[in-house]
Amino acid sequence: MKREAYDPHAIEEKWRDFWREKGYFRVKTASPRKKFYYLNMFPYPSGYLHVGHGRNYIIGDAIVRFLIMRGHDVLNPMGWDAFGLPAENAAIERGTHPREWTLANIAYAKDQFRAWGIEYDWGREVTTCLPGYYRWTQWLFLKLYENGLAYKKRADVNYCPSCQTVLANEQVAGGECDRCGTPPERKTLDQWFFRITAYAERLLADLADLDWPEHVKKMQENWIGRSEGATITFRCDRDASLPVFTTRPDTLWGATFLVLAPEHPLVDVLTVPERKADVEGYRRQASRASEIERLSAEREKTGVFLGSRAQNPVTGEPIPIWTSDYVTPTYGTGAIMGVPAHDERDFAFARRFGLPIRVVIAPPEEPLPDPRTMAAAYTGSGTMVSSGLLSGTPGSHAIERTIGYLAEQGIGERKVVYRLRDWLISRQRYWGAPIPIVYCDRCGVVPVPEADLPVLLPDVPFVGKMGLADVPGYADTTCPQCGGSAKRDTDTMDTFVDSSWYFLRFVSPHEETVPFVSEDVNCWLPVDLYVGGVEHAILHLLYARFITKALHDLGHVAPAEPFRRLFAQGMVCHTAYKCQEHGWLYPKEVNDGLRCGTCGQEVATSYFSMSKSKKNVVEPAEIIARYGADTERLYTLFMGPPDRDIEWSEDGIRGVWRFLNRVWNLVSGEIPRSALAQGEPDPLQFGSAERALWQKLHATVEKVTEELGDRLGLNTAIAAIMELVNELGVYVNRPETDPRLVRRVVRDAILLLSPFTPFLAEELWQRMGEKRPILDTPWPEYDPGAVVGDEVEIPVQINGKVRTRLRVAAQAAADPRALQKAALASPEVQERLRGHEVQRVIAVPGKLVSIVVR
RNA sequence: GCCGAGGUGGCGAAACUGGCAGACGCAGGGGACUUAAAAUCCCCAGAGCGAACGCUCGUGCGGGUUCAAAUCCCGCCCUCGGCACCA
Repeated sequence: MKREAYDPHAIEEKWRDFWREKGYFRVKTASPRKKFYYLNMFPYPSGYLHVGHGRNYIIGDAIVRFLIMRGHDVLNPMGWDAFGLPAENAAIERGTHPREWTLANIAYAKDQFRAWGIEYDWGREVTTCLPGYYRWTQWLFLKLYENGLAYKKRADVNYCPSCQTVLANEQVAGGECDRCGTPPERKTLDQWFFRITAYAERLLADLADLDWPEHVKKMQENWIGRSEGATITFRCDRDASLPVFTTRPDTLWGATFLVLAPEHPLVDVLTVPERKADVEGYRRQASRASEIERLSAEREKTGVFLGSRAQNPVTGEPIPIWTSDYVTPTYGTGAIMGVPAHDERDFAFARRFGLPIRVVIAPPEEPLPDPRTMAAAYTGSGTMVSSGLLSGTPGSHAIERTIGYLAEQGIGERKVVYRLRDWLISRQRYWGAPIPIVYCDRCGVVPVPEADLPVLLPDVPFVGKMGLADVPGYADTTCPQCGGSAKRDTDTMDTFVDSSWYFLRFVSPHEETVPFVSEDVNCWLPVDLYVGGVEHAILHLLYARFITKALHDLGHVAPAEPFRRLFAQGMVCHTAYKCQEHGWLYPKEVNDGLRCGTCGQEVATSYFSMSKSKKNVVEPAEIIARYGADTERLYTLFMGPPDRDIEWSEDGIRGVWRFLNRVWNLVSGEIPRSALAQGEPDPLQFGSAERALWQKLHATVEKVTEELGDRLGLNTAIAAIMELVNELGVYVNRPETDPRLVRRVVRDAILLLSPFTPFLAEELWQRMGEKRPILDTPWPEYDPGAVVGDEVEIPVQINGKVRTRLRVAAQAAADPRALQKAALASPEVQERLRGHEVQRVIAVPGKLVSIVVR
């Protein structure tokens, strides 16, 4: 009989709309009993999604299909992070409007999801650039403003000259704009900030209870950067007093100078007239220096003496006050005490300018190091010396005792400082949510009343790099308080504000009077599993946590954390080619995989995560055309653990294609036979082959259930299914088979496969004669007793080496004494033991026997 | 410099709690089918020695604990990621 070949295209087209029409992915109840909020980080709609993007959503779709079959009420929404610079840049390039470009991309991406067989509760779709969404982003701004968590201040900020906008601290990576790589300039501007620093301690402390990857937690920890120490106040000339922050108050006796950041407000006060010219010159120079130059630790220290002095509060000694750009204006108090003997940077500064170096911490019973030749001694475990009353205090108590002493004397106090800065959210660009603030000459800063939201983004032709300040008439308005003429704020909000609360909107996306219904949020949140790229470890995930905490404090949501479990999936990498002369090349522009098609030069080959700029993306449409969506899905999940980066390979995908063909042929071949089978298999009638297959079935169900439900080792889940299919393939070729067993194994194998390859599974399921679609069918159960089987293989080690294996009844294997007896009685073991004295026997139930002999 | 993740066959990887290292797959070799090729099916496959039953070595390197170590401890090396003149 000629068998129908596996034809993914016909099958996939047949089922594509079926799941949506049946509504399997819609939330069916207002009061879920077994709720599961599954969330993928929503995409930025920038052109098409490539197979690397696909990985994120394929992982999610597999998990969600599994959860549905397990009877969970799953909230599984999708939306679009649709404001921001990339859309503007693309619109400029194409001479279109960011909105047109964005909406077209969204439509295309939705088709891609459909082609992949990835389904969502599309009735909850959220698009951040539409007024129905961003009015509530504006509402969020107003709530923060009302409660002192949004404020405007004149500050030195990072300004990207290429993007023509300011950037948040988090968006300057390694001294470069993280969008375009241009080093930002420092500008002093009036800008809006969110007071995330008020949450520094809680953002840090609450990490402990989150089920997140350790490295992501550490990244946030580093970013928040908590330091414990003390502020110490120095009395200075001209009646000034100057607080400094230090983590090493115990070294105060060794402080021989003070340094202020050039931007410090007291620099003017403390500069004597005859030093004024020098100091002014230095400050100008420092303000011009780029962030990169200033941050470079290798650069030689620079600075100037202000001319005035302070008094060391414990030694009474007058010490000089300097300014230097190695002191950061926004950290601590923007001023430090210089302790050259015990701080590397202060040491370098002291050497450069000939300032005294005084050792005040030393190892007990050893001569003090020579201050002229030492490099700063970092002796946290030394003993305090030359420190007045506290001399002799051991290092272990030095900081504590010094802080106590300083507090007593009224000189200083304990202090915790954070590296985290407030979040700068103003952007001087068009494509964002307008800041809902009005400036009135009479009333000052006036928030737009909630009832007047949204402040609409003006619908004007997009003419390239522009902000709302460039839109004629936009700023002109009337004051909501006095009705007089007033001006609107012409900045828009950082797109990370849009994405800092979207997971709340998904719960009640259509509400027109509130951003979300609190009871519903409290019912669905926190997100049970949040899956996305690790590139958001700091920015998005920190902002979203902050906003959730703020809304919690303001009484809008009950949970204080948005994402209970986070899973950071790895990137998909692919070969990229670069010609010295012609830059990045598409694979088809490279001859024989090594020469540039244009100039013939040898090209550099390397692996990078897929990106359009490196011309190494693989389009799902190509893969689906060749193999179908199921093959792409299965390959994406099979090629490695989901949290690790993987290399896309054309060869690898063929292996998966072969496997699906085997499944198709095997199942199709068994359909006529198994159709005759009535009822469930009866283990009492099994022979040994049946028992082995039965055990394999149960072990596989257990394994796949565990991986999909908890461990997320989807690659090994698939490997387990392959093993089961392989064993089934061997079994069905036996002369005698149990049709009821075959039917059961085929049935369960299809169900196990269905989260990974939903099209093929649904089709085979129907051909098996099953009437209920898969998503209405419960996930297969396994019997823990059957997983063990009735006979196990037990390796026997002699002096640590495996010498033989025994087949032992499961019952005997579970009992250490019986197991030991069986091992010692075995002829192979007896043979090995001849002439040796048995010293010890260790029998591990169900695992192995280890015999030690002499 | 500080913090984190990782290093296992030719390749992607597996080994979950210290218990048979290399499951599953790719690439490779051999065979069957075929006029031939593709596809498919069967067999082999960590390295070394051996005709063979087998034996020895083997999870980045060096030590250690243990009957037993990829897994635990100590000391290093390398790769990737985060932070970094943050006092």
